[in-house]
Amino acid sequence: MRVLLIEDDAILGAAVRDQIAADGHTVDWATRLDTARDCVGTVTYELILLDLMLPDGRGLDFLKARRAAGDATPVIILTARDQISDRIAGLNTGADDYLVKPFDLAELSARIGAVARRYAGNPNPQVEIGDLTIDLAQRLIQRAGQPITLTAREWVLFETFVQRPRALVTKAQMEERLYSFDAEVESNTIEVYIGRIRKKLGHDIIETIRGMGYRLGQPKRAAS
Amino acid sequence: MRVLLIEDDAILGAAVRDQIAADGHTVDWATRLDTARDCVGTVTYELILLDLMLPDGRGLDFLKARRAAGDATPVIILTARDQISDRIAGLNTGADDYLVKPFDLAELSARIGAVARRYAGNPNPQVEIGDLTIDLAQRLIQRAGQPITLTAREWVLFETFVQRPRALVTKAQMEERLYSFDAEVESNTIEVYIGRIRKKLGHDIIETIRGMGYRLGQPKRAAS
DNA sequence: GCCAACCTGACAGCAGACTGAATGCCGCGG
DNA sequence: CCGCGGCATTCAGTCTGCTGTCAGGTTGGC
Repeated sequence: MRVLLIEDDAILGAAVRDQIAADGHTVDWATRLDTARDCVGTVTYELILLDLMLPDGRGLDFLKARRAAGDATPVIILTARDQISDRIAGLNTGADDYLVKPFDLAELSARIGAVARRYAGNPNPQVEIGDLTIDLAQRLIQRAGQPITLTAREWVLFETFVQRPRALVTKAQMEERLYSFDAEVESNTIEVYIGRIRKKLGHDIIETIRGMGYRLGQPKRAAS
Repeated sequence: MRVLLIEDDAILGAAVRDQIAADGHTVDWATRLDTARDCVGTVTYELILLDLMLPDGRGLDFLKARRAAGDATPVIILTARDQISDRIAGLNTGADDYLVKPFDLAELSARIGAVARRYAGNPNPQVEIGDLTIDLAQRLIQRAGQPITLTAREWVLFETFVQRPRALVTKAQMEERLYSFDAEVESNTIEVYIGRIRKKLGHDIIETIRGMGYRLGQPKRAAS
């Protein structure tokens, strides 16, 4: 699941981001409303976590604008205990849930899971690619019921493909996800990992687009 | 679901009782331990909400007595923020969850829902993993009829695996279940517990996924 | 055929995981 | 009151296997 976290507190934000990531979701973290606006303009999120007090405006205004624009993305509000009135206003404005700071990360996970389930329908969103079943939340890959284990790095790479099924992923994008921005890798690390993933999941799973990057292979449907 | 609320504060107790009732559960409300003892003696509850400071004794003693008597009814402890040590003791004694006062009623609902879900379905949900039989409600593990006992923390950890078979569980998730989210553990406690559980239940029971976390091992059944 | 891009097998180094033992804490029984 | 035993936690030492790198082979475009 792709989550947008709008929170200006560095400590709390990092904790929340890590927790969501640990739950198997992808997190974009904005500390300002204008950054957040850029995010929702370019990417479609399945959940937004919204702090109400931000350096460049009120979170409620952001929420109101989104709802006015017809965006129904689920929103969970993160609010301090002394902002009860804001909380009520948030629910009136169209928030789906709220968490009172300081909240427990386990509680956050539970709420996110609840929202995800409510809007996804099925309790565990599973992606099917070819003969593979992928559960991003549980970090589980199965072929015919048999689980396949990827290492940490292999998983990070493979996840980027699953999250953008038909998109082309360049080596630069992959390096960025594997390492922090400044880290430079001057070898064929990516190619090696692609090779390892292919060996585990099947050679057709990732398609090479020469000179550009890679892409998820097309699920070859069995002739019906 | 039938819930026993043990809480001596009139305001809080009434609020909690109303909230639980509004969620569709049946509530009995005791303000003293001896009243509570009468209740559990005559009625079987599926959940107990337990305040730790009561006019005629300590809630922990009540909990301890119940557990010693073989009662495995789920217990959620209601504790003030300055009673963290009690919280730890509660886990040692066999509580299932905590709520720190002042808590949000919505949060209470969520926790109750979580407990309800955990023990939902059949009254005695038994899980089989390999040659082990696990009874989550009774906290009982058997191998070939022989019971295996886990300590409090070992059980909490193992339970997180059983509740989500096949799912990958990160160390962060486990630390969060063992301790509260703000408590920091900077050692290899988790690894030690994993080791102990393996020694008791078998080495294949938990699989290590390096750099990511752990996962329940596969029950290796002969291919049919 | 030539070159660039990509694939693959092998391997050393090291971060992360495992283990046994020591320490401290708490409850219990003498 | 003191000693005992079990559990939680920490630490140091060892070990495992993931990671990143390279060399050499293969593929595809022109």
